Amino acid sequence: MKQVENIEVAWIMSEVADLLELQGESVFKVRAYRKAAKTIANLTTALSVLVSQKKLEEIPGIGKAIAGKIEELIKTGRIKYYDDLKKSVPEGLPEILHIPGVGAKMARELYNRLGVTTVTELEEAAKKRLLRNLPGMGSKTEMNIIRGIEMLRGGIDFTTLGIADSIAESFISFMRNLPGVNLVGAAGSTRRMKDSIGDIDIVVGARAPEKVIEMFLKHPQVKSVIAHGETKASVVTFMGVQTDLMVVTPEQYWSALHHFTGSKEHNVRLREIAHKRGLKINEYGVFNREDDSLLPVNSEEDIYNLLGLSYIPPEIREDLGEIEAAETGEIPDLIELTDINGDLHLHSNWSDGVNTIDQIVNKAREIGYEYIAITDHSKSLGIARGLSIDKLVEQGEYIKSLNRELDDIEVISGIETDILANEDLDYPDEILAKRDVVVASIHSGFKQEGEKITGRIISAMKNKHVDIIAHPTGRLVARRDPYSVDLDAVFDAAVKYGTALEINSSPDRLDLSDKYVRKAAQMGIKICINTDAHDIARMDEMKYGVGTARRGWLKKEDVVNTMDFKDLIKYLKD
DNA sequence: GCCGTTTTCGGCCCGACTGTTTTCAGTCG
Repeated sequence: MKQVENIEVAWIMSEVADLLELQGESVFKVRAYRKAAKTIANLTTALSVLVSQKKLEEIPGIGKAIAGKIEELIKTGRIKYYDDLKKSVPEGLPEILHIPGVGAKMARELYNRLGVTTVTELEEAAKKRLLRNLPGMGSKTEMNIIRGIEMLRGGIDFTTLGIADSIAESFISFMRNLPGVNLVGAAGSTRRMKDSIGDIDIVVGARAPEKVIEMFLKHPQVKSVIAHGETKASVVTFMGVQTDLMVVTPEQYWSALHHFTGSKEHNVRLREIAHKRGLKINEYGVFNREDDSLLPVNSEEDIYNLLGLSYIPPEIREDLGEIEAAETGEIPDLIELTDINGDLHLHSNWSDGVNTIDQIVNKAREIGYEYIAITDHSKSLGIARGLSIDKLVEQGEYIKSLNRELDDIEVISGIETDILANEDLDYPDEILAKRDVVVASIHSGFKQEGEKITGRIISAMKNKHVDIIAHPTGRLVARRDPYSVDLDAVFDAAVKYGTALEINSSPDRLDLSDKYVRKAAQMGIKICINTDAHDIARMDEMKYGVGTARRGWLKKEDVVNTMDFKDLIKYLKD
């Protein structure tokens, strides 16, 4: 049986969906494949295990046909249906679907009428103003497509932190089990918790580098090898992410880890400081300039101390003031994942979440939370089965009864209310008043003018029941720009009305992003780090939100959900 | 293609927004 990663299967299923859509297949069939892709990506058990246990069809959304194809893939390494499908559609066409604003219908029309088969050809056609002659398209369509392509290009070399982290983790756990390998870790922007990652860096400390590299190249994620030498190797994974491995001796490990963690700008500054002190610093250690003798380094902290600096956590190594702060011992005590006492933005199966409130409670208990808030979608968001007022009241009663039974965890009744296109919230005040936490956010009218969309958010902040603005800019990492919101105005309003702003921890969002987090905190705005999980597995994504908070120099005191329950309730009431 | 039965085929969360039209199709979430 071939070793196939779940994520790879998910990717194929989503590709099948694209291809079917381009062929004009039933939207329901397309949706079935999309759903399967998503389900598979979120599975916590390897598909090969489920195949051998004959349990594939027990997974919701996977029936006879898709299960058969997965089984075929795992047993033979390929899917004939998928191969045939690929042959029947021009190769570059699925890529066109990734341009924001271009769907299957438009892609087919562009292909049939203009012979467009790639993103580049589409861009040329749009620039030649050929699109405006097609039915249903005009000059604005051309402009949007050109802009969409630019965005696609901008983000095409990057993957999200979530994907990078899971690929890195799969390499790391694999390498850690190799004989003679004790020290192994992710470096680079993954370790710095950047929201988008160019390539993955792995550092290993071991005596026999050639063995380590040989095994690395055999990892099931490896699709092709770019280069490999005696101590370094570069590969491309099936997800299309370049991954670089560096192997050094165990003694050199901390220096190498530090060096490859970067950022480049940060390292340049450190080398300057080292030079002034008569030292030299590189990936193999810290040396005396005079006689090249090696100074003792048994941790990253040692490196900084040798340079007369206090330790700088990886997340803020960007040469954005951290070196000056370390010189004077003013590096802030950054928030830790363990400081988080609860998650205030969670979806249950009352709206579009996967799990029951009871399952969410169990997961929260497992994590060690003191409290959680259930914040399902509000009534206007039909797609997400938003709650009617009656349903909301009913859920409130259920949460009350649940709290009477629970003695180790508090369930807070919340709501994620839509901020409608006309600035209204989705429920009258007397309904919002009954919820202990109100999260407000925008799910429609993304393309409105800046003034309008900013006005909507500020108008929501003015409502005394609104506690938190969720995903304040609406951006999707490397996929969708923020809506034209004036964040300065929003920050001013947050100060004025005492509204907290969210760091949405989903690696697809990380919204607010690091630099705005830092700015908001400097203004004294409270930040709330939530997962917005629609599935209990994704409640573990809190680490990415905390990483973003750390990149924004946040301390425990800056964050709402580090409070204990009593303080939190008091805060929410005020 | 999946699901749930009303057991063998019909339904599949649907409303808002945009850009094109002049009443709507396509896209998005």
